[in-house]
This record gives sequence, structure tokens and C-alpha cells, in this order.
Amino acid sequence: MIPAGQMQAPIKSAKVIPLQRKISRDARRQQLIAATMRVLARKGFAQTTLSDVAAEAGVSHGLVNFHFESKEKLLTATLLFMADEYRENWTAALNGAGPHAADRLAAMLAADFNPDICTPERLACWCSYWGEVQSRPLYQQEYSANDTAYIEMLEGLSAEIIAEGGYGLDAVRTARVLRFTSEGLWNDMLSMNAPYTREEALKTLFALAAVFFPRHFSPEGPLTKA
Amino acid sequence: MIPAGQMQAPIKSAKVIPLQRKISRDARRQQLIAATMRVLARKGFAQTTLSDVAAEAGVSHGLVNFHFESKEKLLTATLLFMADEYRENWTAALNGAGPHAADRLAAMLAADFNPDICTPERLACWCSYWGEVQSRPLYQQEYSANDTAYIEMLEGLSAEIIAEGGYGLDAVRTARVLRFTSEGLWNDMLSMNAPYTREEALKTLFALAAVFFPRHFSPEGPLTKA
Amino acid sequence: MIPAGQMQAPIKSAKVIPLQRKISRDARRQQLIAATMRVLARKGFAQTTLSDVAAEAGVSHGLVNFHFESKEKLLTATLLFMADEYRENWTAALNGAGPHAADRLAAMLAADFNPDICTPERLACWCSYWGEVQSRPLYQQEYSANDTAYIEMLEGLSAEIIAEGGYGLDAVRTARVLRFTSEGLWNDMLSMNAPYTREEALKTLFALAAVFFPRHFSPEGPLTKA
Amino acid sequence: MIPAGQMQAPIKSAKVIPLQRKISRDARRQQLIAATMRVLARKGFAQTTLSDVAAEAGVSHGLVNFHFESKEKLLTATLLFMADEYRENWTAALNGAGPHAADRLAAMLAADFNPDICTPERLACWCSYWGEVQSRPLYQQEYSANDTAYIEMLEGLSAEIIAEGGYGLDAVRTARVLRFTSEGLWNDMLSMNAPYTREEALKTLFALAAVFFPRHFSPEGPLTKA
DNA sequence: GATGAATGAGCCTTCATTCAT
DNA sequence: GATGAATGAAGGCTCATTCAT
Repeated sequence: MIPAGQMQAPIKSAKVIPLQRKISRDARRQQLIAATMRVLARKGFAQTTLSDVAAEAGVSHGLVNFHFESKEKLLTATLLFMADEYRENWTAALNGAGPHAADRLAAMLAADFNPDICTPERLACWCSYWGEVQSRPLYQQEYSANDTAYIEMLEGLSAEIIAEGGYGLDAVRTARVLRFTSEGLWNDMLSMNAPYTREEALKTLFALAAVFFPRHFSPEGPLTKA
Repeated sequence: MIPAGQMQAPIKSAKVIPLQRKISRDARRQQLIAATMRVLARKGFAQTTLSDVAAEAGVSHGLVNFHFESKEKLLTATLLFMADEYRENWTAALNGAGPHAADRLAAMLAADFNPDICTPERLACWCSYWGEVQSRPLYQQEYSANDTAYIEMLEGLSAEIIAEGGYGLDAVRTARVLRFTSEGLWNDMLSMNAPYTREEALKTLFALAAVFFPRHFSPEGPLTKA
Repeated sequence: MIPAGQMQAPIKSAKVIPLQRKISRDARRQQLIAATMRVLARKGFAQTTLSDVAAEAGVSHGLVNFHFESKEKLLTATLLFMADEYRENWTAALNGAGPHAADRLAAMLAADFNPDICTPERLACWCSYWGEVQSRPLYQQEYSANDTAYIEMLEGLSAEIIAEGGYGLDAVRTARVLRFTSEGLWNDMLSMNAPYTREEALKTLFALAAVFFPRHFSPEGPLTKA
Repeated sequence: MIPAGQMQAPIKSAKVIPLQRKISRDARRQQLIAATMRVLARKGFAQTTLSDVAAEAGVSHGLVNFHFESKEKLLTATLLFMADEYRENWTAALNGAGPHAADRLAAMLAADFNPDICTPERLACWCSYWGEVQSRPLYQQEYSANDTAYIEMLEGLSAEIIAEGGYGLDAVRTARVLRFTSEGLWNDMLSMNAPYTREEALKTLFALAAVFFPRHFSPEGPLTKA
């Protein structure tokens, strides 16, 4: 309530370091978010302190609060950033894919294993938030908003392919399994006990698609029609 | 489950009444573990304190440390308990199943959705540990040990069925997808945005099995041979 | 939000001091309130920290929060204590006085200069709260509640004496001036530039009463009727 | 009062517009002092920060320190300003009064309730310093210097009137009561529980003077001799 | 066994001050 | 002159742990 100490404060601290200043406001925020991600990945949610983040970013303790006001807001901003990045990644992949539903689905599935996104750090960072989502409504919102768009797209493409191929599957359940498998592969890649490569992960995913949609997918990827 | 200990809670400092206060050592530990699970489910890992647990169990602050020495050990013991419970659950299901591989696989898959195990509290509790696993070797061990046996059993049964049916699938990848789907269904059931019933979850899982093993499974369950 | 540090805490602190424990809860609170008063008197409101209070009381930092939850509540409790003490002081004086209005008024006026209450520490402590009252509704309440009873009693006795003596004064304004003079004397006694004794203060007050009520008071005190 | 500086505030980093930004040194200081008084009145001493003052003045954070070097000096300068203003107010009132002691005393008493000085903001601002005076020698000096001249003048005029009227009163004590009453009226006007007008306040004061000096004062004011 | 007062390390946060621009 | 990013000291508070009773 009353930060009394500020009033006396005659202690002069010998400043030596001629630190470079004046990074742009946004660049600084970005730098701090990046540092936060690294620390979260390394130490987990419950063990991450503002001092860790400041040290990781190479700035003073107080600067973090100067730019984010509170730890809570820093963590929320970081989650927001990751969610945006994730969404933009699969959206961009979709936009770059051909017109066929199978190609678009393949692009979406492969996007999750894009080397830029699918790094150990990102995986660990997502994971660190995971346990807190349930007890933090704000985080849950972020997750939900993200998921909803992704799920709907997955269901839509699945429905299209099912119709095309006359596969007689339930699109919602099929999309679910595809999503779970993608998620599960991420988790496996993170955990030490089942270390396999991104290539193997993607192959597992396409092999599943090939079981669902044998005339549209092989374990190697989509079977684009001539 | 452990109702006895709970009942003494409301009596405050009854110094005259010679209240029975000596619950057996194990019962007390069990009571504290149960309280820990409830608190973890409600508040998440980072927000759970020993005071919360003590209050939830209706005992004094110091008693928790008396029985578990440290917070860390309490949390580890709780994880151990849940892991044991989980393992015993699917092991028991397997033992109660018939001799056919498909029946045994079905029993294993269904075990995850046993109402005793698949409660919102258990789901949330598992989830709360999840984010910490990466940065805590001890937790990781627990998880791994648990998973390894489960995965191996799943792969073995899958291989058996694949051989029986001549499905030409990769048993490891198939088992993976089954496992991911089971995990994913749990997560979905926990998160608010896609609330479906255990029955629907199990149906999704069997529908997947039916796609993999069409001559052994239907979306309703295993096709036991006459 | 997340006190992360508690989780690791393997640092063992060599405990040496065999501090006497288990003072009763109320005694401890009282001890801390007394320490707070001393610190407030010495350092003023804005400069008082919980560490100061803890050091003054000879206990650890955390104990203050253990008993009062927050600094705010400690300060409020301290104000409450002083207000109660003040009220009880003049109430007791009234109860010990004779039946005549003049005697009762004299007792009330003298009560403010009771050596137990009118100490430099008490004066300085009241003063330290004074500047904060305006911006803290809670404090204002305490002050108001206290003042209202005091003012009403003063007005009532004044009215009685005015009626008795046929002085033709306004009771409300007369009571006001008596109250302001008492307050002003306190302040003067506190400030260094006009240090006079309690006796001189009280004499000033009775001299004023003698001007208002010449047939009831002399500068030495009330003129009790034979 | 100093509206010019306020007007440039909303313009953010207008790098092209050659805005007039150089207010004179003194005007800037005055502007900051005025802002400080407003903030002190609103938030109290312990809660006033340099950021608050800067925001209130519509200037940047750093400018405050540029002009005052430290928070301490700003607060001291503000107190100095208020003390000067107060002294000049009653001095001017004295100078404007007639030659009779009673008129001069009346002018002095009325000066405290001059609408320019006796504003809620000024009252609250004085009050906010009050609690800190005891623990800050510098503030005490300011207060003392101010009071001494005021008190001496009050005592001198009282003595003169007492001699004129043969009232047989002690001039020092009489002056004290007049001063306390003036102070008390200010405090009452500030506190919410006894909200009366300046007119009523002044009437209370004159009524007191009429009791002390019945041949020189009526409750309406001084009885100037023909 | 059980209680709860007591300790103290470490956290988040505030904020006076400095200084590059 | 003026800005506002940056620093770091200090404060309030939390809470795991200890221990007298």
C-alpha cells in the first residue's frame, strides 16, 4: 500500500554500464515476450519469475513491469503472441495450398510441424501453460478462440473429402482424431521417452489420413489428382 | 472414499471431549492425498499451497508436513497415487476381458472412460501436473514408467489384431493414434468448449478402431467372433 | 500472483535463537499494536514499514502479517485501539465525576490531559494518522464515530451549564471552542516550538471555561457549589 | 492559474509542429507546485508520487526532477509556497485594516476565511503535510517560522485590546484560544462530518471574541468606536 | 500425533532517480 | 528544455518449513 522507502532513497548507485537504450517500444515488448517463452520452456510455469525473464532478456527487473505492468499481463501477452503465431502459421499454410480439399488438409496438418513453429521451446512453452488453463479463465478464452477456428476448418475439410470419396465417415469424429493425433505427436516430441523426428511425426499423421481417406492420402502425403 | 478422516474436521479444539483423533498413518496420508487432488483440480498447480490442502482436509497446517515432510513429497506421492490407480484400472480391465485381442484392446480403451477414473476432478488434476512434468525429472519418471507399460500393451494388442486381420498397418503408429485419441478425448472432456459425454467419447474411440480394424471393431465396440 | 520461489526452497537456515513462543493471540496483537504506535510516533505514517514494526516488537517480519494479514489492517487496528482507548478514557472520567454539569465538564476536559493518554507518543501517533484521514474513508469513519459522541456530550454539558447560569451563549459554538482548544493544546504540546506542561495546558482550558461560565469555573477548575 | 502549460499536454511527440514549449522557468515551477497541491489534497502525502504530479501538470515524468532535483525538494517548495501565501494573506489583511486594535484583530481572524485561501484544496493540502511535520525537521522549521510571526501578532493585538478594555485576561492564553479556534474551524470545514459554511465559521470566531472582549466585539464583528 | 505460532527467503510491485535522445 | 525508457533499492506479501506446546 505505502511504498514508504522511496521517500528517503539517498543511496546513489554507481552506474557503470552504458547500456544501449531506446529500442522501439514494440521491439522491447517482443524481446521480453521472447525471453518469457524461453524461460517458461526451461523452468515451467510455476517456477518462472520476473527476475528470470529480465535476466534472460538482459534488462533490469523493473523494465519488465514498465512495459507490461504486471507478471500476469506479461504471461497473457506471451500466450496471446503464441496463439496468434500459431493461427497465422496454419492460415498461411492454407492460403499457400492448392484448391483441392486433400491438399488443403495436408497443408494444415503439415503446418503444425513447420520447423519454425514446432521447436522444442515452443512445445515446452505451450505445455507450461497447459496446466494453468483450467484455473485461469483468461487463458481458457485464448485457447478456445484459437481452437474453435482450427477445429471448424478441420471439420470442413474432412467433410469435403468424405463427400468426395464417399467414405461414409463422421466428419466431426474424424477431425477430432486428426487433431488429437497432431496434439499427441507434439507432446510425444516434447517428452523425452519417445523422441522421434518431425518427419516421423508427420508420417504418422499422413498414415492416419491414408487410413481414413485411402483414395486421397498415402503415408507420404496427399494423392493429388492428375 | 476416505470418509472417516473428514468427519472429525468440524470439531474445533474440543479439549474436553476425548475425541478419537488417531487415524491410522496410512488413512491420514490417503486423506491428505485426496485433499491434494481436489485442490489441484480446483486451483491448478502453481496456486496450490499447503494451507489449501490442510484446509481442504480439515486438519492443521503443520500436519501435512508431519506426514509428508515437504510439499514436494506430498505432490509426488499424489502423482504416484494417481499413476498407480490409473495403471491398476486398465490392468484390472484387461484381466477381466476375454482372451481375444480385440476384446482385450476394447477393454483397455474402455477402461480410460471408467466413471470412477474419468471424473472431472481426476482430469483436472492430471492436467495440473502436465505443465510441470517437463521441468521436474521426478514427475517425468512417473509419467514415463506409467506410459511405457501402457504403450507396450497397446502396441502388442494392435500387432496381434493386425496380424489376425491382415490389415497391413504399422502397429506402433496405430497404437500411437489410439493412445493420442484417448488422451485427446480426456482433454476435450475437461475443457469447457467441447463438452461431450463419456459415451460419445468412447464411441469416437471405437469408431477409430473400426476404421483401423474393420473386421474386429464396429463403432459400438468389438465384434466378438462367434 | 505466483510465489514461485516457495517451490524450490531447499535452503536450510541454521536456527539458533530459542525464542520464547506462544504468547496468547491477543497479547501478541496488542504487542504489535504498541510497537506500531511507537514507530508511527517516531517516523510518521509515510515512513513506517512493516519491518520497522517487526523490529520494534522484536519479532520476525512475517509474524506481523500472520496476525494482521496486511499493513493496512494493522494500521486500522492500531487506530481502532487508540480510538477505543480515547473514548474509554473520557467516559471513565465522566463516570467518576460528581453529578453537577460543571464537574462533569471539568472531568471531561481534564481527561484529555490524563498523563496516561497525553504522552508525546500518543500525540505524535494521532498526528501521524491525521494527514491520511482525508484520503482514507476507513480512517475517517473511525475519527467521526469517535468525535460524534465526544462532541455531543460536550454540547449537552455546555447547554446544561448555560441554562443553569443564564449565560446566554450558543451551546454548539461554545462546545466547539472548548473542543478546538483542547485539540490545539495537544498539538502545541507536540510541536517543539511551544513546549509547555500539561498543567499549563489544562490551566489555559479552565481559564477559557471561566470566561464562558464565570460562575461555574475559575482558571483553577470548576467552582463546586457548597 | 497557470493555464498555458496545461494546453500543450495532449499533443504527443509532434515532431513537425514547432510548438511553443518553453515556459519560463518560474512559471513552470509554479505550475508544478500547483499540480502538487492538487494531488496532495486528493491523495494525501503518503500516496502522492512524482508520476501523479507530472500527470496532473500534464508534463513528462522527468521534467519534475529537472526543475526540482528531487521529490523532497518539490514537496518542500510546495510547503514554502503555501506558507508564503498564508503569511502574505494575513499581512495584507492587516495592512488593509484601520488603526484600531480590534479592527486589526478582526481583519486577521477574517483573513483565514478569505475565499481565496480557505478552499477545500488548500485545507486538505495543509492537512496532508500535518502528519509529516513531526518527523521532518525541515517542515517543522517552515511551520514554526510561519506560526511565530502569526502568534506574536495575535498576542500583541490581544494585549492591546485587553489593556484598552481592562478585561483582566492573560493575553498569551487568549491569543492561543483564538488561534486554536481558527485552526479547529479549518479542520472541521475539511472533515465531512461537520460541514458548515465559511460564514458560520467566522461567526463562531467572532462570537468567541465577543465573549473575551464584550466591549470590542459582537458576534457579527468588531464594534468600531465612533 | 496434532496444533498453530513463528521464521525467513524470495517473490511481485512501486517508484525516485538517472540519462540517452 | 523536455521526454520517457531504464535502473535498482526497498516495500508488502506469500508461504514452505520449523518447532514449542
